[in-house]
Amino acid sequence: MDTITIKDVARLCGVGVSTVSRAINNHPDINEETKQKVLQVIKENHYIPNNSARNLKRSASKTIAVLIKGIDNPFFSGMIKIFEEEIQKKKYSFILHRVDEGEDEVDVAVELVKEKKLKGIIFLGGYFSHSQAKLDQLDVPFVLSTIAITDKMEAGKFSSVSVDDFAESYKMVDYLCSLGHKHIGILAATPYDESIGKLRLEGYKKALEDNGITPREEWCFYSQEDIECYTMSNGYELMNKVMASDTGVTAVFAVSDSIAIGACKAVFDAGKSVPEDYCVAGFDGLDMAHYYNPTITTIRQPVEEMAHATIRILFDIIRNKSQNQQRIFQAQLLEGQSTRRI
Amino acid sequence: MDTITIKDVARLCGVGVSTVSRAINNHPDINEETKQKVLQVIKENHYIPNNSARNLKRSASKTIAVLIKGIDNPFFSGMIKIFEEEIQKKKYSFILHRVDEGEDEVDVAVELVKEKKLKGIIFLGGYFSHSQAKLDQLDVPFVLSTIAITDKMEAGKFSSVSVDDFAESYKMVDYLCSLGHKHIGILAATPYDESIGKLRLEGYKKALEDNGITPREEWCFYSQEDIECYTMSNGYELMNKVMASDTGVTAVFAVSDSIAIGACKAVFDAGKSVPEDYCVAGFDGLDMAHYYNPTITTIRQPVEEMAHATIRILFDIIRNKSQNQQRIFQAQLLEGQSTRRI
DNA sequence: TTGTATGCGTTATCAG
DNA sequence: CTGATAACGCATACAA
Repeated sequence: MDTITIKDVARLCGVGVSTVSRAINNHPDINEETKQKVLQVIKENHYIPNNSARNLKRSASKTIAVLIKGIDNPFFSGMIKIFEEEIQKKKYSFILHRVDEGEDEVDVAVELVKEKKLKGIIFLGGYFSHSQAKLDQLDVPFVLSTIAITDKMEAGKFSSVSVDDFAESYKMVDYLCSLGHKHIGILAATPYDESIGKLRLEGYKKALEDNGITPREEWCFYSQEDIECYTMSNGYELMNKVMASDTGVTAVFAVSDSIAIGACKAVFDAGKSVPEDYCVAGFDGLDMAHYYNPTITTIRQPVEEMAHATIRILFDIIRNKSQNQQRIFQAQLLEGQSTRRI
Repeated sequence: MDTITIKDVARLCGVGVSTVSRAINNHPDINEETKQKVLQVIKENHYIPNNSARNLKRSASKTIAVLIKGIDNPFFSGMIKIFEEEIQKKKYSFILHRVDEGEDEVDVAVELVKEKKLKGIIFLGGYFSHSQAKLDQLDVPFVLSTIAITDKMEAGKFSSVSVDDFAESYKMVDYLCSLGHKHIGILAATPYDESIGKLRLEGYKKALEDNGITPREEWCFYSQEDIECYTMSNGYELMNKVMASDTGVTAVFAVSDSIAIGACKAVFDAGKSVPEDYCVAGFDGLDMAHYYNPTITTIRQPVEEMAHATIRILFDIIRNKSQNQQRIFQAQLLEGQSTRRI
């Protein structure tokens, strides 16, 4: 009584299990009348097919999984919505699977492929640094979306959609220079970061150099290793260090909008103002940056386009219409009220 | 070659499948030596057990699922982290499952219970309005966490953790009254909301009445039905309507912090200021409210405590240590800079 | 300590 | 159109 199976339904209907199965799965070769009867019985008894059994038996399913590290990143929510829409539009189903900070995303993916007979995978966010051997375990198409890619990986062996973190950082810092700032700090990730944090830091340094400014280590305010880096509270702490220092920075480039917002708050709490006392720039283009007061000058990643491109590439590969491709998107510098000319 | 199964491993090792199974599942009755050998072969060949088959075979598993509606709600992220920690601490595993806006969470739950042989479920957020009959389909312990409960459901038949949305709203609006405001608007959910939106609206009205103010329909700024309600952009729109009206409101109570922030922004963009021209109060106690400029006066739900309580109740039921319980938490009014005495 | 055989709930392949 | 029946990959009772 507890758990009702397809056999029970069959018995209740006085038909064979295969007939029930046909009814469930909308097979054409079944009498409409018997089908309705079966469906009726199913409804009455709240029969629910066991997915494990289905997945086990099925050789393939039309489902795409999105694996995401750090599910609470507001940056992703817009993309996820688009993924969902697009995937549904293609008559595929969609699984969102969160991968823990400590987990290996590829392992999780391989497992999921087996369990759910996936058709494709989207890796969203985080860092990605896997050997080719590891990646080869994945025998389904996948694309890395908004993920920093290390040079460990061979181009052509995978697909990706991203912005050029180095170039976009450069763009922002170059802009700050163009506003007349000579002492520009950076609210950075940890010194050991090997991912976007590093790329954004390097873009910052290069932009300074190209503007005839020698980057100084004292301008680099790094996050501690033991805390979450891309948070408002971290931005708050870092900016307090900036203000406590005598580095004379007039502008700071925060490597994310959350950090930038925390930084602004620190300035206000110190009784100073943005952009008069300190200019603050962010990165990502979150809604929040736009609604903050002052609006945050930031680099807006074209999340919608990137999400669409991710899907397009994935399905192109699934349908064998194309090889792997790496798409780099152009981001946009949004001038907000948090920066000014000096 | 493509997909390697337990049989392949067995053959490769020259042992039986049950031995391999024992090695995988850490059974005691296996020779340490053979176990190591098997594990070795498994590693070399990247064998990964098929979860569908395992779930199908297993009669029970130690796993808890958290079903969440609207996964991008920043309000939840802190709770999820705690769920994860606590569940791991109990040696259970943890599945986070997003349920689509259109889906029926109970159906999803029932399906998941069968598929994964769940031990318990946490429903997080959203509205909850299911008949007892529906709930009876769920034969595992569950608790509704931060969910508005309708009176359709019989107390004692389920567990829940929440705040009293009515009372807390009342608290906030009463506070606004105490600051001397006589014309207080509300940025509300849709007029048809039957959930927290309604409760918060009612708390608002009651507080006005108790302060000798007759609620006016023109003070109620409702969200449109076709847009997401608890967003900054909605708050922005609603506040613009407030300012365009000649209702003379001096303070608005936004039914969420996101709405409140959008509202503040609208005020700024209109060249006015908060709290001088308009006072704005929120609800939820997001980090964001604290980092905003000005800080938002809000009702802070004790999310950490609530998350812990959720877990405790769930496990108490699982372990038969207690019956269903409904816990109502006290929230805290945080006075920010977005409100003032007039 | 180990291997064999059975069944978990489905779907797919066959004959009817 | 329908109904047996054989897999799917694994865990386990039972036999060895």
